[in-house]
Amino acid sequence: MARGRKPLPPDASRRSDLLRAAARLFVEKGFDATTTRDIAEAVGMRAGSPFYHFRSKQELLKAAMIGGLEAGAERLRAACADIADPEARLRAMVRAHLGNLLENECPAPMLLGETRALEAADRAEIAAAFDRYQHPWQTTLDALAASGKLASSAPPVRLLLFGMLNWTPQWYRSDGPLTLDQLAAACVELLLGQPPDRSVSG
Amino acid sequence: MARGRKPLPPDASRRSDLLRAAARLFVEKGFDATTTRDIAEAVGMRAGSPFYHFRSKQELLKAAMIGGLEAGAERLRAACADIADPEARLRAMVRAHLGNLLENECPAPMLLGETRALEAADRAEIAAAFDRYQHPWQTTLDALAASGKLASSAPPVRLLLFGMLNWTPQWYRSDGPLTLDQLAAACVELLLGQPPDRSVSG
DNA sequence: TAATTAACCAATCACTTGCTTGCTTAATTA
DNA sequence: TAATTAAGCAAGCAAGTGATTGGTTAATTA
Repeated sequence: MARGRKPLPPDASRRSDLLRAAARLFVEKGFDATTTRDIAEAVGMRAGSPFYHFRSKQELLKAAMIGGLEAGAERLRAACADIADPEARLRAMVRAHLGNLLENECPAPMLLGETRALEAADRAEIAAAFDRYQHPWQTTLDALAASGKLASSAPPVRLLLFGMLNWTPQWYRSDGPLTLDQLAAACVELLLGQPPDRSVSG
Repeated sequence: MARGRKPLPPDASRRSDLLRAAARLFVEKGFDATTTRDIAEAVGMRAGSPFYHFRSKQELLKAAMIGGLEAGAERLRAACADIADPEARLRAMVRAHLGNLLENECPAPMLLGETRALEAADRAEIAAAFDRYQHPWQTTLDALAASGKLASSAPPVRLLLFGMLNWTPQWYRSDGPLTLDQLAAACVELLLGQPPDRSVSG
């Protein structure tokens, strides 16, 4: 009952070390191709020790996904909290989401593809966390549609947008010709139509 | 030298049976989670027999990917070969690509994510096959940009479009409220701006 | 008919996997 | 100081893994 006074007793830091290492490896090599030995080695433990902190490999995946999604959702909220204009707001959200995907060491959204490694009950929890992540997007898209900047904000639009963004890790290289800000701008431009000062000729 | 007269000697049909089953299972459960025993069982063979037709599990994946990509590229060419108008052409290509992804029993593009299971040399071959698949897209996008219907056809545009489409298997259900034709239309509308008869009010 | 080959099976090998068990050490608490 | 607990290590198990081997069968060819 009266447990857990201290916010981060030294043990919890090792636990989150494991989570970070696992998330990184799962993204790099995939869930199945990552062994619990890999994860242990990545944090300087022996093969069996992670099982002191987590009951199973699946539990590690689940915790990494939910934790990463919540952290990402928090960054997303912070990035667009006080932006009223829907277009600027969308730009900020796209940029924040790309950041979550591409410049974070634990890109949780990329783990979504590994959900099939989990059981139905766990999948439901993941789905709930992902819904919380998606919610602010629909709000913003609705606002854009209402102001006429977007033709429609029906569900497929949000899903297509997510696809556009979530696929970027397949091809984007941070040492390439495109900064994340430029990429975010390109996305929004593609969605909303013309670039800043161009009018359709025809 | 003078081998292979007959187009499909009875043996080759078993080989392609294996390819089809492997592709389906790889997409369903992932490369690592699919055992060679699963594949053998799916075509009614015993555990060791697939290795008579393929040297390794990796070779099965590689052959399935390249074969699937070539077949998909062919369908793509057939779908848009004689369409001159760039917008109609894009719509046809999007529809064909969605077909390749969502209504084909061997959705090769979905296997692209499993490329990391292959060695560098094999990956290069896959990349070449994928380039052949991508080429007609860039041509069409350039035509759309030239006619002013698209703000830009720079490389990120093609990649973002592919993301939009390639992510659909994550959420699209063929028994859902959206037909593939409607989805294709929604994609094109999102890319090119207004729906058929709507003018921006503002 | 005899020789050859394609296609497959049965058995098994060498290895890896997730996970468990029993023990040790260091810190915390009484 | 004594008792307890958190944290981890060393070793290994049982189940599975991709792949190999040697043989069998039916069809094809000479």
